[in-house]
Amino acid sequence: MPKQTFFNLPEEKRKKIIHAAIEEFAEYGLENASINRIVANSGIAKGSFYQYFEDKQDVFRYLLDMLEKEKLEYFKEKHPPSMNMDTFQYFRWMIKTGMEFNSAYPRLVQAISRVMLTDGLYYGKNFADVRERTRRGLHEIIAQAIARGEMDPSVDMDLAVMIMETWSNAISNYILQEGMKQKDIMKWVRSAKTQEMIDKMLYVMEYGLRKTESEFVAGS
Amino acid sequence: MPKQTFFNLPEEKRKKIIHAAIEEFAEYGLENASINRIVANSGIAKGSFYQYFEDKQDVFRYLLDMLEKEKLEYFKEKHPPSMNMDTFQYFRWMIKTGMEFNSAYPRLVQAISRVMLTDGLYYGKNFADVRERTRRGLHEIIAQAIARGEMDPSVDMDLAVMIMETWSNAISNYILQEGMKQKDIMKWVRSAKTQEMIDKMLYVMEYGLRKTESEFVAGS
DNA sequence: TTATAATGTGACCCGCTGGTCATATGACCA
DNA sequence: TGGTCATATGACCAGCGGGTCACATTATAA
Repeated sequence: MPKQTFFNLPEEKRKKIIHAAIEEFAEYGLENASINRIVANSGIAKGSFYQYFEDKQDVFRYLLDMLEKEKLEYFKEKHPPSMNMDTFQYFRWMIKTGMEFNSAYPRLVQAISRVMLTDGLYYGKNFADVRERTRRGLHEIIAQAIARGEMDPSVDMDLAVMIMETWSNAISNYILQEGMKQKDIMKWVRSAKTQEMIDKMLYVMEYGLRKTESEFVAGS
Repeated sequence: MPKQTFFNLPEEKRKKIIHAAIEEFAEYGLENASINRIVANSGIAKGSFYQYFEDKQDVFRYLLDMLEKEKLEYFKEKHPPSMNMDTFQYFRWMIKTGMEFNSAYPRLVQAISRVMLTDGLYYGKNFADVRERTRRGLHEIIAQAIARGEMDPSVDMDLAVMIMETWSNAISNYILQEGMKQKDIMKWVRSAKTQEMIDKMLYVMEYGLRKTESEFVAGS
């Protein structure tokens, strides 16, 4: 956690630092991010950096928590869709809302996911808690789908979680990578064409998962 | 490409260098790999390294080409399965054979895929050719599946390629990560349980892709 | 043997890293 | 005014990075 001095800072200065950090992590990942560059780009002295943070990880952790909080808030603001949704419809809504969120904070999301998907894989047991939390969320969704009879009860839970996680990441990556090429990323995400693309990807996953175990066996 | 001096080296020495490089890349990726460590671990002088290679990328490129060649050979050695296979069965065979290959050269594969999936995403337009080649292979497989009437002709080609690529990578990652925890990775990959796991993952993909476009629309 | 070419070597250079610390600044209070 | 305390600063340090180069060693040929 950043030190108190950081929170005592005038908002403008704080934002400038955060902005520089986001840009740095998005561009270089955690391992290769340079504190020297961050301080240069945020116009503070190196010594000051260490008055605000413990080290690189400390800043990153702060951004990570920030993202999690803001995302949660964003989801709460959007009225959750009708209560009697099919679980897969719900998941689709989640993904799409997530993508909208991502397009609102593209650089931050890019910075975080870059680290979580790459450096994180090898260096970061430190951030395992966040990943574990999303996995638990998915687990719940699947349990619900089974309870509602929308998914085969004999389906392998961990496998289903992995599949959903893989697809979330794949779609998120795709959107981020393609989206950054666009002029107006938010508009692009909301466009019919992009939404259709997302739908198609999710349908492939959905029909795969819906398939009952009996059909699994028959299919081989 | 490595310089001629490298190929003039006695095999033992060459192997030692390659081994050290593989270990280094597997552990640190391309960006953070240290030439100093490589030379230290292979027992050669730093100056010698630059007599053999241009730089880090040069070594990596060599490993990459090596992997591609050996994999191709491996696939040729295994008798290709019966000619009248369903395309999805063929794909499944490819994945499984690929996993067997991976378990034979786990560190090399780990080194390569680590770089291709992470560093490569941001730094490496240099290795785009390899990725493009596998994509073309997948494209061919899909075209064949459509020609045989096993896949809906109106399916989005690029999407299907992306799905297959994503799954190849996901499975490969999963196998590598889990496999490295095992005593005998090759035995583990060949075990019924692991094979069943792979099957299940692929079935999810398969049934998603088999789904005809008409059903796509009906499903929404 | 000697001359020539190929290969091997590690000290050295410079740039950048994360991190420290003595000092300077300036707000607040007596 | 003078004292105190939080904050700001950037020169400085040791370590490691990639890359070079003058020199040492070895192989080849005459």
